[in-house]
Amino acid sequence: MTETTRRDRPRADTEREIRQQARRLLVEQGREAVTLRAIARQLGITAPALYRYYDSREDLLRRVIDDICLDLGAELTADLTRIDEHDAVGGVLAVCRGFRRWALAHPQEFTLVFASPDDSAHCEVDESTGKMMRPAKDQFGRIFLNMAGKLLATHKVLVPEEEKVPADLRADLIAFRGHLLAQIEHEGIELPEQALNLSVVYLMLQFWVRLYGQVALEVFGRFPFAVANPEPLFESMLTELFDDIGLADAS
Amino acid sequence: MTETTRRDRPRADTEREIRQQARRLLVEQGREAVTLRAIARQLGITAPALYRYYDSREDLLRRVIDDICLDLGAELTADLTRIDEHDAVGGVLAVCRGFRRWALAHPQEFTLVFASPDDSAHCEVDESTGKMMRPAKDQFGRIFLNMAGKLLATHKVLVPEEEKVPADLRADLIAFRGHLLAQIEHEGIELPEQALNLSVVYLMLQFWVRLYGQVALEVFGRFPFAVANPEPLFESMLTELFDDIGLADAS
DNA sequence: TCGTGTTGTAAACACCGTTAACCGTCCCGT
DNA sequence: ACGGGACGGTTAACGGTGTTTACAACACGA
Repeated sequence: MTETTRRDRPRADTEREIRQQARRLLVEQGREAVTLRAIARQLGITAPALYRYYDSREDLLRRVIDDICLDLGAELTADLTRIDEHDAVGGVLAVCRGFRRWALAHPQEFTLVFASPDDSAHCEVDESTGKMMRPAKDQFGRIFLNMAGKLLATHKVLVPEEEKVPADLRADLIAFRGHLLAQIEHEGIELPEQALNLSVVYLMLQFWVRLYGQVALEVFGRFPFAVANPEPLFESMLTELFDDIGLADAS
Repeated sequence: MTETTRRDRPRADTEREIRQQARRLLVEQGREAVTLRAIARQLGITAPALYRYYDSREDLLRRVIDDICLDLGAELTADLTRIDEHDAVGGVLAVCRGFRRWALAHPQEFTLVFASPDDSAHCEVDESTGKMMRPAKDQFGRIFLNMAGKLLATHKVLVPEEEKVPADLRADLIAFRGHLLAQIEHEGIELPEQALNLSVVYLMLQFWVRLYGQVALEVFGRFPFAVANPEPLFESMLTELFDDIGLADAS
């Protein structure tokens, strides 16, 4: 009976189980129910013991958020394995649909990650010694943008009028393009430099706005009227988005 | 010294002050800080006294949400007084910009009203005796749709291809159109029946998706990259939306 | 064997929502 | 004039919360 007590198992295992139970409570009973004592109860320990692993409830919640992001990323990646490697359009479609499916299936988690007041979340401030820095976060962004990059590498998209992008945004867009190019190259995807001109980057931004808006409205039930079956609405938006960039939705 | 104690003042005044202080806490310290005891402290009374006015904290929060909606409505209406009565385009623009300005200035309130998991919010179930029924809620929807209606009554919009609207949505759109027509007529606006065909209703839905998506992303800081100055992005979206329906943005 | 670090505990503090019992102060009907 | 509600407040209490403190058990290396 090697009955491994908690003391034996590596610390990381316990940390993981804590976050796991926290998430279970979040999903099943909402954010308010994620209580240190409730978590501890699930693990068969007492609340103060959790402070051996996390600085505070806030800290724990942040790590849970990171877990959620990783899970979302894993789910979308799994979806992509069912898509033909070279079907870039299908890949982007799968990512978009996967995002919606995930959000509807995990409203609490979606709210926590994608619809919580900016808790100064983007703390990537490192400074070589600064302990802050929580990446993950944009797992969805990474995967979505990767697929978009692959799509751009293999299809010629309908670039909108060159000078439609607002001048004040050029600096931001250029910086973002740099980020994108680095990441896409790091992923081993060939991308002709000019395929990612500012108009295209700008288009991707608008794509994200519509995708996010649609999904969030659906999760929160804030459409201006009761939509009996929101799926056609979503699909219609997708085909429209692809029409806009001159690609047929080979659904 | 007629020093009016709380007992004298009409009950409604106290109720209002309670919600007012609750909102102050919400704005200044976030949702979690909206505590019955904290509210009572501000009023110089004790927490259980609040139960004379509201059934529970949840109940109080719901009324606060209604207040927020009314305030948003009032603010937008005030914006509209500064617009020429007959400038429908300007009116819609003002409402959109006002919505964004309000959301950025009141992130906590925006989150509570527009980005909280569907707490079975749309309880308009009346049934002639049922006590449920909390209107307000869609103050923004009402004003926005009114302006849109006025715009449709005075301008000929570029109707997209008739049959682009997904078939499964027709029933919902028809019902919504009925709702819109009734409300617009109730507002005393003449609207030629066919000016509000299904394509137009569908367009308004997409308009809302993009407006909401953009504003929510900005409030939550969830754009895929750091946007130094989001305002041009918003304005660009607005002009694009108006371009799409064939109206010049007479900004 | 003797620290020493790790991981748990119990006790306590301050705060929370909510309920119960109580207590004046008005006002209204008899 | 007097009794009795309704009203609007109080205090006390229950069980819950995050968090800190002090303490106990165990593991392990010097």
